[in-house]
Amino acid sequence: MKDIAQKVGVSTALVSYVLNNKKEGRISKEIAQKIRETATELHYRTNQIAKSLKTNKTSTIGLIVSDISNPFSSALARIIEDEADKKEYTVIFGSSDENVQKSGKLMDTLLNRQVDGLILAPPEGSEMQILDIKEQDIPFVLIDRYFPGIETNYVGLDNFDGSLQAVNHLVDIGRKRVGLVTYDSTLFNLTERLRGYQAGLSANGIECADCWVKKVNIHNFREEIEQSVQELVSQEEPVDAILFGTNVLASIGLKYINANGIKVPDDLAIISFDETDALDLFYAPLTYIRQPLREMGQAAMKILLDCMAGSTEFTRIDMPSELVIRASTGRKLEFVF
Amino acid sequence: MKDIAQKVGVSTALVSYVLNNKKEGRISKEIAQKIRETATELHYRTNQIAKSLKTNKTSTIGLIVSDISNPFSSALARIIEDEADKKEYTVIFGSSDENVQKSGKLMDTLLNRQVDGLILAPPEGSEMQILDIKEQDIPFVLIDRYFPGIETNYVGLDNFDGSLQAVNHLVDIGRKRVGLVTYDSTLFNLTERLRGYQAGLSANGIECADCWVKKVNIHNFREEIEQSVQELVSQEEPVDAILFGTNVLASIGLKYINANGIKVPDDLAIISFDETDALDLFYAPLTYIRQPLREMGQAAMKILLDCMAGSTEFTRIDMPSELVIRASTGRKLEFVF
DNA sequence: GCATTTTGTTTAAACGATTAAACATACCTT
DNA sequence: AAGGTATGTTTAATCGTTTAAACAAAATGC
Repeated sequence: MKDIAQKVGVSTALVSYVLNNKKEGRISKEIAQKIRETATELHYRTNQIAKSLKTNKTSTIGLIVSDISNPFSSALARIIEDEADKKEYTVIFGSSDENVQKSGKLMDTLLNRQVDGLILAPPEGSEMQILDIKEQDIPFVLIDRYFPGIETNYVGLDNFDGSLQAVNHLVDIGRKRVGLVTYDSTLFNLTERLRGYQAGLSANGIECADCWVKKVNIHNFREEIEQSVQELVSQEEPVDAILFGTNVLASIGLKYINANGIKVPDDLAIISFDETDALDLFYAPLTYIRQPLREMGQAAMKILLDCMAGSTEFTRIDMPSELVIRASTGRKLEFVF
Repeated sequence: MKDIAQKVGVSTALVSYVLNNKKEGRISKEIAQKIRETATELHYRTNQIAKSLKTNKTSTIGLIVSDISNPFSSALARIIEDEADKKEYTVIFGSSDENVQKSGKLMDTLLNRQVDGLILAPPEGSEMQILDIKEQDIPFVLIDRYFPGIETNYVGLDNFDGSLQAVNHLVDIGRKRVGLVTYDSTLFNLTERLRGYQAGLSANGIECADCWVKKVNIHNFREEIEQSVQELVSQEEPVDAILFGTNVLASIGLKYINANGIKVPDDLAIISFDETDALDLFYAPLTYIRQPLREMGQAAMKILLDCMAGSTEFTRIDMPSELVIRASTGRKLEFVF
């Protein structure tokens, strides 16, 4: 700006006013024109850092997901990127790997960078961190994850109902012994899925056997899923259906099922939460509980914008689950392009 | 910092020195201790924006991929995130959607934010933008994409050899009519894949028929892939193998193949570039040309760091392709957990 | 005991923008 | 012509850090 001012022969203040279209009508056309010309001529580029320092606004939001390479996270990231872009925000992201320390460090990094707001999928056990930023009045929205007892902005799925619908459907098609493969976690979205599963069984007069529920370690799931599925199908009275708690669990579980020649849906009906290409390419495309990701991302961004604008209300949204029925629970093969 | 200084009764300069561990040995232990205590007590958080302004370094790198929700991009993003984190860099990202304007706007945004360097997968037709930042001496590395004629840092795959290996393998298993489904694009990585495919055929004494090569529009591929595959298998002399140029093309193509009861590998052998969960769950897990993503991300980051440190050499790396042979080209079903 | 060095701390300018307030000038009024 | 208003531009402080240079006091050397 100094260079432009010098070249045109005016003060930097005037350059700033022109380039930001402020004080319109009070600046002489010719000078404004000249300033703009000189700016392009000199390849002037706003120093957003300096601007941010002065205005106390970075137009940046921070996004923390569990792992950006997971299709659920990356699909969400893409939607948030688009929504942010519409409002001229840029996104800084980080993956927490479901690790409290890492998530804390990431939050610090992002906040040091003065992000205007945060969208978080916090890991199990990060209540303190959430309370911390809440106390500091930092605008943020939780997504997918929620901590009962801490009032915050939140956008997620009606997970209870999702499981309920899934179990009802399985019972409808004649399954009586429904297994669940989920993470061993107290995360709200997961406990709700478990609760919905149990409620679904009991609503149908089925007593849920303990041995039907398999909880795998969230940091070691690859190894444990195979074993879980194996146990479910080979125990004394094997299950005739499995509900997978997430698409990642399902993907890995299906590889085992594939490899061992288990017939879907004849031997075993399958339902999974989330959707992803992988579940479409299975020979019996999976019935799944759809999360309306676009709506969730849009809602999260809208709430965050309100919050950054000073709103102090907390908004909590549980999006409706939708069960998309396909071949893995008996519908004939059918593909949609 | 002002608050800390005031509370401890020293100047802000001293606070800065202590908090940055500068001038070690010249600062009295007691005061240093007190400053640190007060800092935590007041929940002091470095204003990275102010620091960046002063030091002219943001410790931030920009990443532009075509679409963060595509598994190739998000896997790469994750690796780059990890590598960046090791060096205390934060990543700002954006998706270009293979669109030159969007990519240009993104580059501007990131550069205004004073990123220290860029990792780019530039879209077709963005030569000017690349020349621009090259002239401005902005540290950057191209990844996956390359523009012959513009000397830059680059990390990618030996795409030519990848296709070559694929075709050789297909010929080995007795296929003589190999189709290619790729994007209609002049992007270097894609033209190399085409060139390798042609070279492979001619090396095996097969004359490549024009009607074996299908190029789909990069912005409208969903619609065009189905038609392409359909044409390939239903023309007068149908192909007996298809090589897909990317995992996205393969995923969509496979849905069509699945839906139409085409038997893989008996009717049609399939090979795809890239790897992703989706290609594992197909009933005949796909033979694929593996890109060493981790090595690529690490190399890109290393080159970028050198470049940001002032190196003016250009490094170009073509990583070796590895053909991973599985059921879609005849190997018996076999799963690895 | 005086000069010199070492130690510990402060001063003040700078980074590149924004913006309220002050300052000129020109233009209306009556 | 005097006062007021409108127009166009500059002055200067500020955002929260960093850091060279200056400074003061204590320790050391001879």
